[in-house]
Amino acid sequence: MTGDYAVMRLEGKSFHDRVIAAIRAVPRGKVATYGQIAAFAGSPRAARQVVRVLHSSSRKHKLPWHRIVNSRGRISLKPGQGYEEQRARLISEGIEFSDDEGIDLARFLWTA
DNA sequence: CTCGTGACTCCCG
DNA sequence: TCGGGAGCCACGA
Repeated sequence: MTGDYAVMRLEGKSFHDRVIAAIRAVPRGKVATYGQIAAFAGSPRAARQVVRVLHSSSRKHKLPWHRIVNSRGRISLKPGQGYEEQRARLISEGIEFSDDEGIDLARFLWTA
């Protein structure tokens, strides 16, 4: 594709597809919140559905699932359930964590 | 059609 | 600061 992550036409596509597109649009070194992805997909309050999409398609679509964090800039996964891996992946992309505040959204939150 | 299921979020106390 | 509770919504069974 000529573009990069681009001009996806969300019309006619399902919520599921839009979520996929939104997640793929998050660049390296940036993170997005579940609510943000949901909003981008057309349903501001469907953050929980984003989780479902992640579960069902993250691997299949090779999505940067690790760039999705909760609204407070923290990893929602529990230790031993993926928390470690997600944190490692984010750090490798240059995202910084502070022990008590998690990720500084003011600096790393993705903004379309 | 009804129900269960969440890697969520917001609001209170 | 932290925890509990209720709201919310797409989707498969």
